[in-house]
Amino acid sequence: MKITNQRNTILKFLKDNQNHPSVEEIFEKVKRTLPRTTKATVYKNLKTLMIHDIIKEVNIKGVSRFEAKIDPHHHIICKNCGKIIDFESEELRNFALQIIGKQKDFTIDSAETNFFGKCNMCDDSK
Amino acid sequence: MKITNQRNTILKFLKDNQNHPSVEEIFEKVKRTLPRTTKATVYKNLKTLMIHDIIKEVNIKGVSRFEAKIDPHHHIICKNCGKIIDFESEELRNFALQIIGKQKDFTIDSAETNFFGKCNMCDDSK
DNA sequence: GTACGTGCAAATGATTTGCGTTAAG
DNA sequence: CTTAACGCAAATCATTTGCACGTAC
Repeated sequence: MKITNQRNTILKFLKDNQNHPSVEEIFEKVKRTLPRTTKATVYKNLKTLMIHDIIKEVNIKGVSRFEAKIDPHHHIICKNCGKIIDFESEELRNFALQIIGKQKDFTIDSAETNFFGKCNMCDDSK
Repeated sequence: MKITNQRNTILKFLKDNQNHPSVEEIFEKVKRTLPRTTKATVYKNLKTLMIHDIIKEVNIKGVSRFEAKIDPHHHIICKNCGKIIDFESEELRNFALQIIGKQKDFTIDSAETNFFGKCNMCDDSK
């Protein structure tokens, strides 16, 4: 895999942002430094980076969002606005894997928990 | 919300199938009994049923799939073919909610774990 | 120098919308 | 009767593709 400016910019952006940006947001960011960049290039790069297991896609409320692949972690998702933040807990992951144990139809190698609720911005009671 | 043949067929299909069918699969099923049905109708119904919290959408490898909303549960997903099966564990859910505790930026009300691996069909080592 | 990446435009595929007609309550 | 749902075609939106040209290595 070659290291190009476009590719580097995308990856750096994802590493600096725990925001799980959408394709649109990534595209806007890259264009700021490399104005001739097109969405097709962004899509191609995201795909390549995913194939090489460097980034990961998460789908929130029908929108594709991306994160630089760091240690396994969980997500807290706002059911209203789609905001998503990371939550680390190896303990939870181990508990999940232990509780599921051996499955006759599946060989399981990872577990991730999604927490759903409302962020403070969307929570009317606050 | 009116009860129509199309709507009923979709809902019954989802209740009878733990397969998490895609829009295409649901459409094919409905057409068998009600041949004039179009995809637009299927989409409209899926949206309506979701708004009324009767069904739920899950996105697997970029494909929208649907399930009749039953008790909260977890998913086991094949990273290769996208096959998905349900896994019940109130214990896991409670553990997750307990471990996350109070969050300053979020009011959390549910937790669901996704397990990833390979199903027997896709697992070469079997 | 060669293969991979980029930029562009066109193609595809999924989902939505508008609107006249039909059917549920 | 009245309003929501249906069926159809057209529109929109996200994502992919093909290809000529550029650039990393």
